[in-house]
Amino acid sequence: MRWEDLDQQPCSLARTLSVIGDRWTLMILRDCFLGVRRFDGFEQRLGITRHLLADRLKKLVEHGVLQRVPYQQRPLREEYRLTEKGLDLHPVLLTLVSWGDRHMADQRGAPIRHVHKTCGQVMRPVLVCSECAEPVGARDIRVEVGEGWEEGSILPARAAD
Amino acid sequence: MRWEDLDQQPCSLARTLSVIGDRWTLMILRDCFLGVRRFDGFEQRLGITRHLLADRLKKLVEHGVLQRVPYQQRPLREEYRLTEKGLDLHPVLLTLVSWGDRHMADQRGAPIRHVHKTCGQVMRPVLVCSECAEPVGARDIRVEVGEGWEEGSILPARAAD
DNA sequence: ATTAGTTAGTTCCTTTTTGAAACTAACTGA
DNA sequence: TCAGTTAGTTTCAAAAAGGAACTAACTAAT
Repeated sequence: MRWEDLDQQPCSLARTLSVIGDRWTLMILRDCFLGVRRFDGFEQRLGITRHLLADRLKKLVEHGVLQRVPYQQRPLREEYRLTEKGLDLHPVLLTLVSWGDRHMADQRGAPIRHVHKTCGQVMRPVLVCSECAEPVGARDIRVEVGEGWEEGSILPARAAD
Repeated sequence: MRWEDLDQQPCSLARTLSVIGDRWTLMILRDCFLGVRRFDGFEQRLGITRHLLADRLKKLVEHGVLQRVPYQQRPLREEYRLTEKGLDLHPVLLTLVSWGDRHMADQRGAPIRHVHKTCGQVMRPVLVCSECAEPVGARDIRVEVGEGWEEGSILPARAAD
């Protein structure tokens, strides 16, 4: 099965990955959140080839995660900025980084700290339930079929656990 | 730059992606969280080639995200189970799915619902600050250099914002 | 005792995607 | 006019993915 087919599945993970499920794409987005906006900004910081960078930026624009905004005329130059859809990826990046801080850091600890501007503290992200505000762990959640599910499609594997 | 070099960077995102920054890997992990444990379980549900599946499972075991547990002798058969390190990836999957539900769902809505066993409600994940418990958005966070940062390395792009 | 079925892979070969480096276009500023 | 900047595209070899068949080590049925 190819990726073009997989993102047709009624699965929000597959659909999300069809947009950002690529290492370079996520590294580009990391830099977007750090304020990088220009083609050669990304190139220099990431060491990605221009070829792939152009391709990934194009796809992110096509998917509405980034938008091109002119910052000068003559010659026309455009920079890449996160859209609202793109800004909504922040929790994804934050949880990925948080996992890396916990499980992949060397003895020196996390390379980067996140400071919550509102309370001024160094924070890590905690996932809570939108309804009861309690922290949720892997074992606290049961999966159910929703409206967008298609009869005969693959998910989920077990009815309950 | 190649991936082998990139994951040497003092960046928790790059390090995390060196383990799970692959579409198939994340789809495999989705199935792990849904209770799939055996080679051909993954194969049938994902439509991945056996070749890649074997490779990705091996890497996940090497990185300690999955472990092989024998479920029968003669012939020896082993299944793949999430370790604690693997279970800690649940927030990552949950935020990815949540973004897909919001931005990639078709008119019918989300294919899958998550029920919080503790409170019994259909929930979506909300990311809050570990210190003050307030929800955090992309614009509420400032990045600072931490202990594991290396002088001369690339991140972060801007001192403050 | 064969024969078919199960499970978990590996091998082989073709197609696609990357990576590295050079080249292009449309300017500016000295 | 000549070097520099910015944002790409082109070219081509090398690596990775996709597809299908093959292997190994059994069990269960005929």
